[in-house]
Amino acid sequence: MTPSSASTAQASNNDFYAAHDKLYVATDCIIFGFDDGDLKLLIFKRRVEPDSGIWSLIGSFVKIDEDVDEAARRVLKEITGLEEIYLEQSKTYGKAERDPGYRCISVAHYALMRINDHDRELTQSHGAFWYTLQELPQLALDHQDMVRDALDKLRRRARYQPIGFELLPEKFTIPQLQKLYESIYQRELDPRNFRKKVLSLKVLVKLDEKDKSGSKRGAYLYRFDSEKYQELLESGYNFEI
Amino acid sequence: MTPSSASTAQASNNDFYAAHDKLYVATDCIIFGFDDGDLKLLIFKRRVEPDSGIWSLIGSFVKIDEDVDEAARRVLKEITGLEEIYLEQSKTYGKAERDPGYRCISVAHYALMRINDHDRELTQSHGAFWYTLQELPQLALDHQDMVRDALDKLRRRARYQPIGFELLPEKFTIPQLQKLYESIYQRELDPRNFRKKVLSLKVLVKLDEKDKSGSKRGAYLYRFDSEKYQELLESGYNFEI
DNA sequence: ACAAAAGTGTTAGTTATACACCCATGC
DNA sequence: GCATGGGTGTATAACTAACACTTTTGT
Repeated sequence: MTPSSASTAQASNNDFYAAHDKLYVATDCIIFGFDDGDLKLLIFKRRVEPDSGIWSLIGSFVKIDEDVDEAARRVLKEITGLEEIYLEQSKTYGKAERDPGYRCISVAHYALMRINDHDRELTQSHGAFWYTLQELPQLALDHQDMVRDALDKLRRRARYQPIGFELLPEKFTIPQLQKLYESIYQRELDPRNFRKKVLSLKVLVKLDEKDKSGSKRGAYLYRFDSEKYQELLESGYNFEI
Repeated sequence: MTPSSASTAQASNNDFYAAHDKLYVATDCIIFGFDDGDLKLLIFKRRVEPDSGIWSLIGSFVKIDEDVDEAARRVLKEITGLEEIYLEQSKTYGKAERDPGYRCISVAHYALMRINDHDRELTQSHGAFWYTLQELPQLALDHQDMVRDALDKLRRRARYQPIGFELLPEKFTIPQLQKLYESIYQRELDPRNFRKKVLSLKVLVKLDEKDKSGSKRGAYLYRFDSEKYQELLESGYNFEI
């Protein structure tokens, strides 16, 4: 915080804090996954009022002694069993009336995960399911806005930082990578130009292995070389897709 | 919020809220201005503990019935007397230990203003002063991080949205606009290429007036045509500098 | 043999960069 | 008349976008 409002600056320090309001602070997670050629969101059926029974994002209150991003990681672990998930703060939703139950602000975070990695039974036991953006049902409260804003941020960021790889398995083919970007940006890309571009970035390592799940002929697998990426960054390189 | 943590979802609704913690929520403003060819920040000397006497950003606690961005606008009005200021949310700072005085999270906002517009006496009566980024003293708490992050966001946004004009007077010259971008990006730009680029965007209107403050010859004044900009946006145009 | 996806190169258009001189004016 | 900043054009390089056919293999 910054207890520095000019109008209260003269108050003694104890009064200064005591004279102010405390609010509930929550975090909600927009969890993106990629599977079957589609970008998906993990959502679940809300079990508390208001909007009980409505689909919603996964969230939790922030505890008094807990970092806000720690709260988001706690939620992610509870629902997916995973600890090492890519997590970014998205935006804070602070309208006084946003939650009719109580005054509560929410710091939204978006997470990127490999769908196969996580414990499907765990998510299902929480009533959580993966939905494509197209199939997404109406969501509780202002969660629709949260999804829209997070998607917007994901799109911007994916263009300049190699975060797409967080959504793919360690080993992936160029056509899979292309499908990922197509589903993030919801438009088709030219396979020749796409391949040329990503390979020109010099951060993909071609493996001696093929993935035959997508075609009879099979496609070569690649992996993202994060050491190489770090090196290049230090010598003033710009990732851009 | 989203009271949807799986572990607490079974509790009755009253218990559900009551069992959680409330926190102080503040907002801090990174106020950018442009004057004398330099990008500046409005900061002031803190008058409460912790860090009393240290330079800091301007902030305030969010009231229980107040939108978070409303709190930021309230602070801006108190300190500058202005109501119509460009304001964007920057980022939320939620480390448990960020303020040694009390558990408090802060939703930082950045504001862009025309320095001449505002009441200089009002800001001075609050002990607030404009500093260039180079001259900036050490700031209280995590305000240094807030400045760095806000500047980062400003840089990204200024490239793709015409927000630079919020920092200039209504009428400005091309060399002034160039100096603004140079001070945002901290690098020199070629005057011929710069002029070509901004004029090609088709959103500047040349006026029949010259500004002679910068040179004997004087430079033509322009204004930003926001109607034209809106029109162009709707026909799929991309502003980019 | 054929269907289905993987893989490959070239060209044209657009955009970015680099660069040097004349202009108008106040002193 | 000279110092100061304002204003203009061109050539090259880099990048983007459009586009069609051959390869491999399972059935």
